[in-house]
Amino acid sequence: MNSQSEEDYLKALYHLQMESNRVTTNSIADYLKMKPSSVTDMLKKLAEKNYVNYQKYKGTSLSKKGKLVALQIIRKHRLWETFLVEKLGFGWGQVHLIAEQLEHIKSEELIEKLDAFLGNPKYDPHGDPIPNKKGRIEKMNQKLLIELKQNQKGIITGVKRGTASLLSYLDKENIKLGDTVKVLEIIEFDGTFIVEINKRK
Amino acid sequence: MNSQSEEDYLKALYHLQMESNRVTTNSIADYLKMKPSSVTDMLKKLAEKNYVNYQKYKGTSLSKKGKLVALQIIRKHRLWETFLVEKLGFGWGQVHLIAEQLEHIKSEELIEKLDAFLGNPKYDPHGDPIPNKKGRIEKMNQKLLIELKQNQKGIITGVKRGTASLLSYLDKENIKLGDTVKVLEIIEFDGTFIVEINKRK
DNA sequence: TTTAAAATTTAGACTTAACTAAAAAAATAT
DNA sequence: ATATTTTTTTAGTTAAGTCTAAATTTTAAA
Repeated sequence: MNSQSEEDYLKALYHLQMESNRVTTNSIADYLKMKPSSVTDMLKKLAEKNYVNYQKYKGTSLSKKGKLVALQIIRKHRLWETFLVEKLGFGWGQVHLIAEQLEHIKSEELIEKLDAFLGNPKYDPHGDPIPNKKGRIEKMNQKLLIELKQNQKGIITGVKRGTASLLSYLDKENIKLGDTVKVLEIIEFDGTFIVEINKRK
Repeated sequence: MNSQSEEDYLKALYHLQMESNRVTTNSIADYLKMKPSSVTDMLKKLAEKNYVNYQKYKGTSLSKKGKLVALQIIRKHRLWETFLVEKLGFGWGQVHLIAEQLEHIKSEELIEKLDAFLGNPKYDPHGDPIPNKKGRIEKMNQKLLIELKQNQKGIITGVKRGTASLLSYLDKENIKLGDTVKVLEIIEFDGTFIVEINKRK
C-alpha cells in the first residue's frame, strides 16, 4: 500500500508529464509546494519501488506501474468530484480540495460502487475524462477556445486550467458545461476574444 | 486542526468512557492496539491541548472540548456508514473500515451537505444514534435482548458490540434492523436464548 | 571556453507517532 | 506490613516525510 504522500507525487508526475516531456525536480517542487530537496528524497524512494524512472540531474518519468497508480488516483479524484457536484450540490470551484482528501481513501469496492451509483460517468464536472478501473482514458476531441476563428461556435466541455478563481468566476457568471460559446470578434492588437455565452457578451 | 491519530484517541476515549467510568492507559492501548507507552505520550499531548484531563497513574477523561471533537468524528463516521449502506448498497458488516477512513475527511460543509443528502438521519445502519452538529445525541430507549423474559418480543434497533464476525453473521442470516425478535425459551443452566426471527429459530 | 548562475543532490536536523526496555508507582497477595 | 505482580511512565530509538544549508552538477552567459 502506498502512502498519501507517495500518491500525491505520482499524481503530480502524471499531470506534469502531460504538459511537458521533461519533468524536472524543481517543477515537481513547485507543483507540490515543497522544497526540491524533499522531492529528490521521494523520487529516490519511488524509483526504489519501481514507480518512476529517475536519473540524477536528468529528470523523472513514470513507469508503467507508476502511471497506473496515478491514473487510479485520478479516477478516484474525478469520481468523488462528480459525487460532490452531482449528488451533494457543491459548486464547480469548491470540490477540488475535498476531492484531494477523498482520493486517498483505500477501498476498491468503494470506488466501484461509487462509480455505479453515479451511473458510470465518463467525464467529471470540469469535463475531464474519468479513467476506468484499468487506467484507460477515453479521449474526447476538444479544441481550445483560443483556437476558434471569428464566428465559429463550440460547446463547452471542460476547462484547461481550472484555478480556483477562474472556476468560481465561471460559477458566478453561471457558465456551465454544455453551454454554447460563439466567437464574436477577435481584437487584433492584444488577442482579446469577445464571445457570446447564454446570450451575453 | 487535529491529526488523524489524535482523532482516533479522542474517539477511543469517548467509547471507553461509555463503558466504564475510569479509563486507564492500558484499556486505551488495548482498544487502539498500541503499546501503553505510546498512549501515555499521546495523552500528554492531548492534555496539553486541553482535550483531556490526564493525571499520571490516575486515568484520563475527555474535557468538554475533547468530547465535542469526539462526537463530531462519531457524527461523521455514522453519516458515512449510512451513506455506504443506504446509497452504495454495502452490507452492514463491510462499512466500518471504510468509514474509519472517511471520518477523518476535513470539511464542515461536506458533512452538512452529506447529512442533508441522506435526509438528516437520526440513526446509522447499526442503529446507533447520529450526533448533531453541536454534538447532541438523541437517546432512544433500547433494551438488550438478554434483558427480555420468555415470550417477550422486541424490535431490533441496533447491535451492542458490532464485531466484524457478528455483523457478517447477521448479514448472512439476513437479520436486519426493524426485524422482530421473540424469546421462545431461556435455557437455565447456561443461559442460552432460543429466539425466533423472521419465522426461524 | 571559461565563468557565473541555476538546478539538483547530499548531509544533517526536526517533528510526529510509533516502538522497546527499564524505572517507578499502584494494586494485590502473602 | 511487606513482598510480589501489574500498571504506568520515562528514556532512548526508529521511520516517514519534511526542512535548511552546503556541495555538486548542469546550463547559460560573457
